[in-house]
Amino acid sequence: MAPTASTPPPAPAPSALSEAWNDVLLLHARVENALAVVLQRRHGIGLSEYRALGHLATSAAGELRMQELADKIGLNQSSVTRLVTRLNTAEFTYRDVCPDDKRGVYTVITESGRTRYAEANATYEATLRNVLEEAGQADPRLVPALSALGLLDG
Amino acid sequence: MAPTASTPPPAPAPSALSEAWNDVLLLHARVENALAVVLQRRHGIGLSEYRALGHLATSAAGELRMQELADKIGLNQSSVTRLVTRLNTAEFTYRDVCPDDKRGVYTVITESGRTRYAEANATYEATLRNVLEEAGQADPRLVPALSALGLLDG
DNA sequence: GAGAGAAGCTTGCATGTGCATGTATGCTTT
DNA sequence: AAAGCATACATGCACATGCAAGCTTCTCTC
Repeated sequence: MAPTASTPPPAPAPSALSEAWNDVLLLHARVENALAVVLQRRHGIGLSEYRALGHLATSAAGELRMQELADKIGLNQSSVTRLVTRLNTAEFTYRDVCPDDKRGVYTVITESGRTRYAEANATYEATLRNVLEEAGQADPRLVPALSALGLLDG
Repeated sequence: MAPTASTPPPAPAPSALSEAWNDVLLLHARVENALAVVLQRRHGIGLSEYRALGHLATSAAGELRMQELADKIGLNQSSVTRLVTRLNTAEFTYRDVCPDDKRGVYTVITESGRTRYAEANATYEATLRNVLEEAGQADPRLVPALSALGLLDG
């Protein structure tokens, strides 16, 4: 019989799928938080700023259109507009109109932006490596998946 | 020689580690967005609400303390306070003080909360399965990792 | 070539989140 | 038992993000 009428039985445990995704979520949250903290403290930029600079710096001409950035970062187009506004204010980028399509806007990275990215990049890579390493040690179940993704030092 | 003096050379390509993590980020963004959209449209609740209800519904007594919820969901403690406020407003939960520690606050799930969770759970599981399946097909590189995590249909 | 609709970006608004702080309760030391 | 510190949660504030609407420019059809 049920233990007590006052407490309904707990719902059945979530599926293995849900639990596995939950693990991904917790890993994601931990890693992203660690990266955000260290980038902000040591280089004064946020994660989205860092990633935008990264895509710009490694693109052929040092410039990308709004929608391209949005796709690469996984953000909304409107969010990218504000993000680029912040980067412009910090003099890491500037806007340039597309010559052949006047609706388009190129965001171009400046020398200052390249420098800041290069500095932050070292911190980012090191932190990412460390946090993933720690995560693998804290929860060995993650190791095979992390390896499969190429996320553990090889 | 350099193509043109006006465009500095692009930064070296990011490390394999960074690129791998970027893939995780894009996967995360796509899946979470899909889940959020479908939960909101079909059940009128957000992702965090759904997850909080899930942890509450499957806990032994249908109740958890603030910090416990925060840990399980991966949110800030203050964020959980607002989250629970929303759940209370919707009558999915109510607050109950901890008898032995009057600082503590239990969030208790109601019958209504259990019902809503059960409904949403079916949608959530199905969507998660589909989106991951699609992701694996769109980018076969992910398949080994998804399998290692137990994220692909058995 | 003129009008209709699509594409690309920006802006107004609402919201969820984090950080820092405030408040109440518990614990420990003397 | 009083004081001082720690713990647990709530609140003020700032901000990044998404959605919907608006504006400009391009494109296609007639």
